[in-house]
Amino acid sequence: MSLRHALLGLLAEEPASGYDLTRKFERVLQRYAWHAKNSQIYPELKQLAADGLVSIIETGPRGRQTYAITEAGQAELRRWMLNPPDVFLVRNEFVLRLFLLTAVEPDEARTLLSQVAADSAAALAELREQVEKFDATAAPGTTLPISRLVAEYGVRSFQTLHDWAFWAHERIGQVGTDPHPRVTADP
Amino acid sequence: MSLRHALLGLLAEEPASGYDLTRKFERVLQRYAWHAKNSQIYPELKQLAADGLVSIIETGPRGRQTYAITEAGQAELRRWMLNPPDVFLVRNEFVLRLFLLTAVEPDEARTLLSQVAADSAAALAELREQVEKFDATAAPGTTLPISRLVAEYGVRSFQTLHDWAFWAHERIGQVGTDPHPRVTADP
DNA sequence: CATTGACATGTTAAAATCTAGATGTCAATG
DNA sequence: CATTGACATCTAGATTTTAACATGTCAATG
Repeated sequence: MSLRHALLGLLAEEPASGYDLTRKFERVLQRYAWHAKNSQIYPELKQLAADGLVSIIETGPRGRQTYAITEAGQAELRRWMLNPPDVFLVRNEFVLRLFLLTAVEPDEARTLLSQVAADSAAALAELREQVEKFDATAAPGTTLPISRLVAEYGVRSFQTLHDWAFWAHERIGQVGTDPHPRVTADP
Repeated sequence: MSLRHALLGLLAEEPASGYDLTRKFERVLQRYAWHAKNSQIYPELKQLAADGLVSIIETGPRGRQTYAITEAGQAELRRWMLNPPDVFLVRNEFVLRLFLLTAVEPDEARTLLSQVAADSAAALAELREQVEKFDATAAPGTTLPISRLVAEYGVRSFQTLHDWAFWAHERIGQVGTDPHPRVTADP
């Protein structure tokens, strides 16, 4: 049950309402790390509050309830972070589809790979834009915040995916379809 | 419910028993693409059989039941493969922990990153060994099978993870701990 | 001032998944 | 020939997750 710790982790950064957290999941976490719907988030917040790991620190308009992590919550989050499992079990439908690519005709596989190359290029461009915006405003020579390090991992991952899709596309079947233009790394 | 399609995909490659499928999940799928326990696999196989997407083609010793995909199953698998979702939702506890790295002290984060670098180096070495063994036996100049393409994705992903962990480790806090030796790409 | 859309929190029933077993077969080993 | 370990299937109960709704508030817009 990683959802608890995902919520604790987000609340450790700053207090937030169920609505805020739902939007964070939708905007960033869900594409890279974890996904959860509001129908799961709200009950889990209540449970966390019942367990004393978070508490409501403010109630605002429209019934808004702002949660903050408690000291017990901090301790639990730390405990979890410092005790990773031996093997991480993965559920990634994208990679699953890669593994099952033999189930379609080579031509179709080529089409799918071409789509992967295009999608990853788009994701890469978007992430890179965010990163560059950040780097422009950040003071030079300063230590990078962890969020910037994580973003770097995203950029590198998408670049790898893109390169691979391009490479695999060229190797999979016959010629004919023209691939999407390849995106290269920044200088 | 991707489990159905994971099973269909594996059975499309070759007939197998629930036991065979469970082992395939344990040995390869679970680390990269999807994980499922036998307590989920056996009922799902029954359901697939009830739906006419697979059928028992052989019963062997120790009650072994070998399943094969049916034509209806092939059609369903193809339909699924050719209709990917707009966005892939991800559940990856490893990446989640990366996102939450701010929750621990810089020194602890460095230790964790160091561990990531070591683990990814090990995984990379293992995968590379398999790939090299395959490449040595494969006829040169032949078209690569899709499984080789997927393995290549694995190799590149782990190399990226390793490089990043090394890079992030150097940037995260102060000096002191000596990192694991860095693994570089093959020539 | 009516409408719209973002804000905001929930519930319920069904489906998927996990934990933790139970049960039995067969081949190889000492 | 007793033991061990891999082979092999299966279930029950609890937990997690999803899909699909249900309800209401407030700010901005025309």
